[in-house]
Amino acid sequence: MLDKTFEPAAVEQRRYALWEESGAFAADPASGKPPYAIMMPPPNVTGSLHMGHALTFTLQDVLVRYQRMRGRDVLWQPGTDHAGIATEIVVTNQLAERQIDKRSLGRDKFIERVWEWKAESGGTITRQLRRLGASPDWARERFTMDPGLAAAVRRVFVQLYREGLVYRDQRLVNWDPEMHTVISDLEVESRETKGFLWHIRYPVAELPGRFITVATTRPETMLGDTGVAVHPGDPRYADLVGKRVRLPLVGRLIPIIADEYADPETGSGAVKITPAHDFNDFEVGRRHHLDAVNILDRDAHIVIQGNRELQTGFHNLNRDELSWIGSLDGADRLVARGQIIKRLEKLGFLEKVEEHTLMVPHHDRSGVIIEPWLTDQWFCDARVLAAPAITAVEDGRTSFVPRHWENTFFEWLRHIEPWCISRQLWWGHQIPVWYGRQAGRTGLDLDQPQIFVAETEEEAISQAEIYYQSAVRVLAEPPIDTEPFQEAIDRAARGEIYREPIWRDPDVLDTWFSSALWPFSTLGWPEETPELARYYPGNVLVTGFDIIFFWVARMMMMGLHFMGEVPFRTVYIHALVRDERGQKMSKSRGNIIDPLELIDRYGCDALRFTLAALVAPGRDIKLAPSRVEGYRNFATKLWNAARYAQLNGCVPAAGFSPGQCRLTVNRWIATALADCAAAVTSSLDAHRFDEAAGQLYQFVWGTFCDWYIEFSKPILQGEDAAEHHETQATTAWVLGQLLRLLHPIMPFITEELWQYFAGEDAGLLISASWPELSPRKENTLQVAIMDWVIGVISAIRGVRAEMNVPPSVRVPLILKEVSGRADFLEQREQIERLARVELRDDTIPPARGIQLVVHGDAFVLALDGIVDLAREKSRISKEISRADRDIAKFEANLLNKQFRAKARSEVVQELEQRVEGIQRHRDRLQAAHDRIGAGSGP
RNA sequence: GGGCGCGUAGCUCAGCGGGAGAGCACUACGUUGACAUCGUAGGGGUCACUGGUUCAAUCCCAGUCGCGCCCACCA
Repeated sequence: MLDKTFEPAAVEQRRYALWEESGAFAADPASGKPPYAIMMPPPNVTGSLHMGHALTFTLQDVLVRYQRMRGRDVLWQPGTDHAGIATEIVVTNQLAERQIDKRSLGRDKFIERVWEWKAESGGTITRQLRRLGASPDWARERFTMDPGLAAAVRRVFVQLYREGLVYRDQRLVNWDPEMHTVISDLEVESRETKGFLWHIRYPVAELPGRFITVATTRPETMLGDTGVAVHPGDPRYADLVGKRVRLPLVGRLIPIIADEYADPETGSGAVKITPAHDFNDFEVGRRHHLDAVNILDRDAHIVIQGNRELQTGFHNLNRDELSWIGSLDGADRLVARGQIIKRLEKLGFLEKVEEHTLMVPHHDRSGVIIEPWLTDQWFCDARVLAAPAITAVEDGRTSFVPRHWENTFFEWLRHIEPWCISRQLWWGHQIPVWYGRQAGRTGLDLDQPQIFVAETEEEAISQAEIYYQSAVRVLAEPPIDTEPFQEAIDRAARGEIYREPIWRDPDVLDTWFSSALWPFSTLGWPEETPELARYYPGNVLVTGFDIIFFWVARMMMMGLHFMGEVPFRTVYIHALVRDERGQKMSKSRGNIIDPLELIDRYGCDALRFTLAALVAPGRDIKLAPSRVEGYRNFATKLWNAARYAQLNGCVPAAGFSPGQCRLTVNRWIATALADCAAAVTSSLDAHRFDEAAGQLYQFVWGTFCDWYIEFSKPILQGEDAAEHHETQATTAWVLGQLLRLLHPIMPFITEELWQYFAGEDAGLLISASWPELSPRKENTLQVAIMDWVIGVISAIRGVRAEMNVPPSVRVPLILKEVSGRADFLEQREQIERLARVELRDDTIPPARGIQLVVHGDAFVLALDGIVDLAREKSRISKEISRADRDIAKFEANLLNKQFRAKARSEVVQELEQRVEGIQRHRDRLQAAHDRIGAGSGP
């Protein structure tokens, strides 16, 4: 017997365990069923479940459960991501809380700590996924740092290097001066900041007394200026091009150049060029062969001492100037900024200061202000890899849902910049590159070392041994202090040792480098496994738009390059989950809704149904907890409907088919269910989760509970045994079908109820088959009758309420006229019961009550004095005659031979369609008119 | 500066060329043997604005205003 109320917590735990034990989640490559694969976007291994996860994994689970029921061999590939920077920050902060400094701890010890933290917290997210009801193939769970996946990463790196698509380059990069690492363009977040625009006068060296004014928001970068640019067509400065400026404070003479980059409209029209600390200036510098003077160290502190490039103008400085600039050495760039401004002002070089809001680049994870900095890094030639990815989406091998995201995808890929893939971190895939001294050089050149790229250390050693024609040893650390290294070389030269030292690149790869391989690395690549052959490419990727660039684009690039085929056919992009008021959820706003709390409060099914119902394409979800409560009530409703069925002995009958039913209500509900099933199926096929949820909600509550159950009551309590049995069986059958249709969205409650309504289809619901019901055309009469009955009952209820007739009063319903469709009145008892009326025909005089006039399949209710139908009727008449005029006009056109001869066929076709449209409209009007016509005389 | 999306009931949102809808909230009535986490009925909208296309526009097109997001840039 079912409990009086549904208790989600107990049911969820019990049911999930049963599913997992049953093996229902497992993919079965040998099954012979058509495969269906979804790669789970791997959550951060040390993370915990948030609303975004709840949404994305619910949708994936809906698809996966649906496809399993449709007989596919489903692989939902689970796993977690090592999330390099995010995890490194977490562990570093944990250590800091215990007064342990990451750097003094050392690399090996630190990595050990991260693994410990992973062991400790790594199960959290997967446990929480289980609470959400997610059903991936847990036996195949992967982690991006598993040995197999690490090997795939090295293989990809080495191959791309050999193809010239991965290379080392000196470029300006985004540098985080606190974490001491480079980050990619995508990890930079511009934040609006209030600042100042300082206008500085630079004296022209050749023309004493003449100045050129430049403006800057970062005045400290002037130490690295190596030019001033003006627009070639700017008449104000035409005579200055080719002259030089004597850089204040620094003494360096730098050229005034003409470059289109300088915008005459902006500021003074002259712009200082700092190639080592600004991305645009870097390009300008390259075009004009300007030096790049680096003024910052890795802490973003000013470097004066020993900075040869910077000191090139120092011979122009007097002692006072020299000592002042020397005092800047080691200052943080923001501190130096203030000092430089003060100094410029004092010396009269500061023309003016304006308040100015500007976008300042920050590291999206650490929040630190990013400095453009010149270093050697590893890059991936994304431009080459992007081309096939663009083509694949253009020709539809992969398509996005909703479609418009393809524009975003194209836009980014078409303007893609080299992808900086090295990171100065410890947690991640260490780059498989070893360095050594260049042959023929006696000393060490750290800037231009010999490079050995190999998948393993043994391979790297053997490459190096061939190169040096000597034994090689691997240093534990890169030679930061060059002396021991030099000594080793000297000793080798003296013949005392016979080993060339090499050392491994200490950097790790961008986390997204390994994520990009996820669709094939998890399936065993580079081995040619059966799984790889079967489940690549996957059917659909479900993810948020925020990682189209980070992840989707890169999977496309890598998948096409290494597998020769797209990684997935469809990319389903869903929006963000925001709070009730549309604000992004964040800790600082304090508006985070915890999905687990909602599950505790309302049950997992309610949360899942809510998310599915709200995920309208192309729109963010604003999640109001009241909505979850509403769908919790829906679960309760379903539960109570099932209880009703059970209390009335509705059990599945062997061999039952709704086609055998004799009662109109039973045939009607079977047809309505079939229509619902067809609609839900096509919605899910189109990834319209909101429609599927809406159709089910409407059917369960609005059709099955509100009407069918009410209709069934007198039958189930009646005397006729055959009708009784038929209705019991139908009720159980409908519930059985409904549970299947609801299962992908509400797996727990449906599984719990399934045991009572499974019929011959015993076993777990998760393994049951999807209802394949074609909408029945043959029950049109039954459907028409019941629609009519429902309409009559609703209308009577409306009149009663309007007239304030108490529910307890049985009102006489006077049958005024019945023409055409007496068969509709077979349901007269249902009408009497549900509308609380007593049906009498007009031979019994002269009762006052509600009059029911039946005319064809239309009806009308009339009550003395309350319905003024005449006016409505004439309004509709006018509209009908207007439609008639239109139709006549178009049809005349169509019949006109000359018109046909002149107009092209599509014009004719369009006109015909138009006529058809108006005709339909007219028919509707006519029906309404007839309804009124039948009852015009109350 | 480039691009995308959105303005429909008090709130959250569907709909998208011919009837303006759902859930929540609100009002009235109601405990009839599944369900008060409920039932029945009801109020509430110039579908942002202005033009255009059309026999017909909330829906298509153009523009305006407002909101949000992404990319680039701001010397």
